[in-house]
Amino acid sequence: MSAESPVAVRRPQRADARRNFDALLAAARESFAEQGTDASLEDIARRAGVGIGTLYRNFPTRQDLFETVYIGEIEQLCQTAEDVAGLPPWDALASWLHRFVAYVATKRAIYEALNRDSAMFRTCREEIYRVGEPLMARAQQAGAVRTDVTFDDTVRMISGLMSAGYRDEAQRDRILQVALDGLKRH
Amino acid sequence: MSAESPVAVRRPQRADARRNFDALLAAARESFAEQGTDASLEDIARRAGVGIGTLYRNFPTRQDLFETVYIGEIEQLCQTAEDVAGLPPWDALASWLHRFVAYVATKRAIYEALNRDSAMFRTCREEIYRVGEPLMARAQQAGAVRTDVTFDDTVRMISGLMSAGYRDEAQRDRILQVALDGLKRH
DNA sequence: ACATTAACGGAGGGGTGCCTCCGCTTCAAA
DNA sequence: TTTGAAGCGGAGGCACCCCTCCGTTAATGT
Repeated sequence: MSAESPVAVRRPQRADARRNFDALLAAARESFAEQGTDASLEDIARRAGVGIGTLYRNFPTRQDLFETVYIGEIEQLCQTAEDVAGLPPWDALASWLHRFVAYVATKRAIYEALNRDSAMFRTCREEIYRVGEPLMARAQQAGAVRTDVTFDDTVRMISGLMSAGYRDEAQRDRILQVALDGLKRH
Repeated sequence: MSAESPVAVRRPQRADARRNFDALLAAARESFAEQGTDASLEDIARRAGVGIGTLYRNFPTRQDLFETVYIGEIEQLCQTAEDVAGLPPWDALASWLHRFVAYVATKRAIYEALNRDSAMFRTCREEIYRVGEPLMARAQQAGAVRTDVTFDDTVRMISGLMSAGYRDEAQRDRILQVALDGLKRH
């Protein structure tokens, strides 16, 4: 991800400060995952074992903190696209979408991010599209996927599916399977 | 819906009190639709043009208020099942699901209700299943719908799809179409 | 070892929401 | 009209969260 956030959030120089920075990031990652974008900042500081002041020094706004966490998550997600590069067109797409689901299912905040409007969210969405869209295009050109849906349709469909609650993993997979079958060209 | 909520929430006797009761219900309906289950009760009272005390007198807990609104909404939704009774198996199911989507898409709270756990939510879910499940069973028996998915799978899939954001109605319909195609027996 | 200064953290002010309580208002039965 | 009581509504106590400020602490370079 090459985009820089407008406010420079940088890892501090001093060792203790770096520890706190990392602890905050880890705590924020957990909190955002569990409670979504609205997680309490004071709670995050508590979890990290630092004062609220330290949180604000490192991340002046909620957005700064969220972006720093979020960019890392997205980078990780996008890298999984490389893993499927060698597969046949349909398998590559399906496999990446499966990972997408498994990965995002536990992170409410990411789901929200896909549907929210802001400069950074847009950037990250673009990043996901940059790695995902070629997979879809390839599958469509190979005649494996219907051509009356866009990649955007697919992502929204999947992200919607992810946000629902499931009885268990098996059900989630079953539903995803149905959706993917719908995507196929018949 | 025959289930009674545990706490008796009753429309008051006095004319002015009845006016307030109805205003509260209308305000709550709007607020829950717009903001979900967490809508501010003080805001609801404000919208209704009554004091917060009046809200609490009529609905001692948030749950009481929400249930009263919600039961009405669900009843309305379930009635649409009658409208499709005469259609062929697949059309009946697809058509009901379409209505389900259109109806619930604007009501965040209902979506949440489908995935939350509580006595009343369970009751309402059962009610939806009571009218929806036969539609699905009929379509499956007619060989129109794959038999490796349950009605529960379908509802969760659809409710997930609904919760996502869409560029426009056309996209929503396109995605729903894909999901329904996946449901079909091929 | 020491001085410098980055970094800490939490008290506190402002805001919002939840819910209770009780003095005042207004309905409606007599 | 009178009057008892049902109903009203908002002040106020509590809890939580946001964010700032500044006196204190401790890491680092010499």
